[in-house]
Amino acid sequence: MNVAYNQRTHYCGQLRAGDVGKQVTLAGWVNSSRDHGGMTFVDLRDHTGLTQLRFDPKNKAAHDVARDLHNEYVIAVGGTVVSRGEWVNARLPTGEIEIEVTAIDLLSKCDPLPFQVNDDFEANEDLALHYRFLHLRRPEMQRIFRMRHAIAHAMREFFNEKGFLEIETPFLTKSTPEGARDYLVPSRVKAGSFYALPQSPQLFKQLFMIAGFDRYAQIVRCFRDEDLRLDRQPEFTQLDMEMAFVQRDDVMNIVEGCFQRIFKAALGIDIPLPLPRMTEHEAMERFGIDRPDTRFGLELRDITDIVRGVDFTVFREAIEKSGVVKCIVASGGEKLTRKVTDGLTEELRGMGGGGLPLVKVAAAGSQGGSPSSLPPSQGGIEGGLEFQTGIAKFIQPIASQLCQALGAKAGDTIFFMPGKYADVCKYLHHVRSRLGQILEVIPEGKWNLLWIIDFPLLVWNEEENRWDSTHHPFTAPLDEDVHLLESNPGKVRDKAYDLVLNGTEMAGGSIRIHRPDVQKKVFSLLGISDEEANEKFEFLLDALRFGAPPHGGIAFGLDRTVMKLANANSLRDVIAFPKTQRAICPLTNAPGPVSKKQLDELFLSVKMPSK
RNA sequence: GGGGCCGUAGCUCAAUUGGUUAGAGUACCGGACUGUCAAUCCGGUGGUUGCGGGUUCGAAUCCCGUCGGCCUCGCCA
Repeated sequence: MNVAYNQRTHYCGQLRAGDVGKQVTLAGWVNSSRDHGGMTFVDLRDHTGLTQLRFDPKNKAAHDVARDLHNEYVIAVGGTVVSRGEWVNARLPTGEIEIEVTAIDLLSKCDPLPFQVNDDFEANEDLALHYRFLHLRRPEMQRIFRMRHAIAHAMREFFNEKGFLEIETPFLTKSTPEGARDYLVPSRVKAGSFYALPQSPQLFKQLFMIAGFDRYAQIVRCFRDEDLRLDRQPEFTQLDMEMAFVQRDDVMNIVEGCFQRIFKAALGIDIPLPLPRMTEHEAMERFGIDRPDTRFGLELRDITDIVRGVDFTVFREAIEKSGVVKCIVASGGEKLTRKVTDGLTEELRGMGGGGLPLVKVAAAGSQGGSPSSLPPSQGGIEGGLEFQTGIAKFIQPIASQLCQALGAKAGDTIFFMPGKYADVCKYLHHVRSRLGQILEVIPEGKWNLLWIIDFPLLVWNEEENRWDSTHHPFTAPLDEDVHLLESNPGKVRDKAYDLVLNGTEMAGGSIRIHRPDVQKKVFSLLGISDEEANEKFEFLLDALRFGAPPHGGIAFGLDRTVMKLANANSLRDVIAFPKTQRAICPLTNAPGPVSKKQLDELFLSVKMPSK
C-alpha cells in the first residue's frame, strides 16, 4: 500500500478532539505496538509526540501489516481521526483521539535494537554514543536540541537587533596564548609548519573593532586539547562578541539583555534586570570561589582572629605561616552522620587536603560522660552549649566565644579549615557544595545569575616565578589601578566580568587594553619578552599602533547555557556528537590512524610512546 | 600524571559476600487473545561474568596486570 508520506497532513503530536472526522496522513516511527489478535494498536512517534493508530481486522490489508510491526519501524499511514470515546488516555496530549487506519506503508524496518528508544533508562553511555542516531531519537534528546536551537536563535536575533555583525573568523590559524594546549593541523605546502585550531577568536574580534566594524557577534566553535570533564569537551561552541567605544557597563548591559531573551525563549521565564554584582574578593571571602552558587547559605566565616590564641597545633601553624582559619556552620545535623563526614574528609584528601576538623554543637551535658564535654568552669558554654566530638577537646576554651560569633546553636556542626588562603577557599568551597547537596538546601527552579567583577589582573605563578593573567593578557586594568602596575602588580584589579549562574561560569569577558604601552607593560609582567611578543602577536601590536578604539567584549558558552537551562546531566547531552573522556568519538571512532601516503604528503612520521 | 567508582544474556540489573546447573525484567523467536496504551498470558533461544594471569578443593566474588566507561585532582575559562 502506498501512502503519500511526503504529504503529511499533521505531525504526531498535533491532533485533538476538534479534529475528529478529518482524513489524515501521518508518518513516523513505531513507538510501541499492542496486538490483541483482533484489534491492534500502534503508537506512532515523531518529534512532536505520539498518536495512537487503531487497526481494525475489517481493514484486512492494513491490519496484516500492522501485526508484523516492531518498534522503530518507519511507517506512513492514512486514515480517519476518530474519538476514543470512553478509552481516552489522559497521559497523552493526543489522548482523546486515535486514527482508524485504512492504509499503511511500511517505509523502513529496524533491526533488533541495542537499547530501547521508547524508554527512559540511561543506556550505557558508550553504547548510546556508538548508536547516537538512536539515542538522539529519544524525546528527551529531541527536547534538548530543540531548546539548543531556540537559545542559539534567540542570541542571533538579539545581537542582530542590537546592530552586531556576524563575521566568520578562521579555524586554520595560529596558536593564541589562552594557555590551553592547541589542536594542531599540519601544513602540506609549508613543510614542518602547523596551524592551530582556535581556542577562541579573541584576537580576531579585537581586530574587527580596530577595523571599525563597531559591533561583532559570532556563534563559533572553539578547540582546546585538555583533559575532559563533565562540563568540558575538546570542541565547544561560544557566542563570541566584541564592541567598540564601550566601558564595562555597556557590555554587561547588552549581555544581561541577551540572557533575559534566552531565558524567555528557552523557559518562558522573565529574568529581572539589572543583575546583581559581586566583587571577586567578596565571592572568595563568602564562598571560597569566584563563581559562587548563591542559591543557598552555608557561607564561609573567617575565624582567624578568634582562634588565634587557642592551643591547637593545626590552627596555630596555619596562622604562623600567614594563613587563615575559616569555617562553615551547618544546621540540621542528623544528616551529618559520622559516615558522611568521614566521606567528606576522604574527598578532601583526594583533592590534596589534610582533613576536615569539625565539632558538633550540643546542649551542655547532653551526652554526660563524654570526655569532650566540660562544665562552664573548664570552658563549656554558659547557658548550655558545648562542643562534642572531633577537635572539641582542643578548642573547648573558645567554644562560647565562637558559638556567639557564628550564631551557632545546638545541633549544628562546624567544619574548620586552616591553611593558606587559596587552599582554605578551595577545600571549603568543596565542603560547602557537598553540604548543599547532602542537606538538600539547594532550591530547584531558582536561577541565580550574577556578575563577578574586579578580579585581580595578575596571579603569581610560583613555579615559573612570574605573573600570570587571571583571564588573558589583553584584559585592561582598572584605570585607578594602572599606576600600581609598576609598584604592586598583585594589587591591580582588572576590567573583567564573569557571569555566573547557580555556581557555573556562563560567560567571561573584559574591556581590552587598547594602548600599546600598557599592553607591553603587561607582557613584560607576564614574562613575555618584546621579541616573543612581537613574534606571537605582531599583528595585534601593529594594530594597536594604527588607531585602536577602546573596546571590550565577552564570550559565553552555548553548550553550558543549554546544559543548565535544559537541566541536562552533562555537556555530552547537549552536543550532538560528543567525545568520551579520552576525547574519542564512539560513533566514528575518531581519532584514527591515517595512511602512510597521507603522512608522507605532510612530511610527518609517527613516533609511538615507549611503554 | 594521581585518586575513586564501575564492567555479568542484545539492553537494564540480581546472584544470601568464596560454594554445587549464574537468575529476573525487557528485547528477540513461536503460540493465544477484538479496547490496549510500558497490553496481558503460555513456551523458547540467548552467558568465555571485558581480557590475561594468580591464590584456592572451589572465583562473577579475593589479588596483580591490562583494556574500556564515568567522576575527580592536576590541567583547562
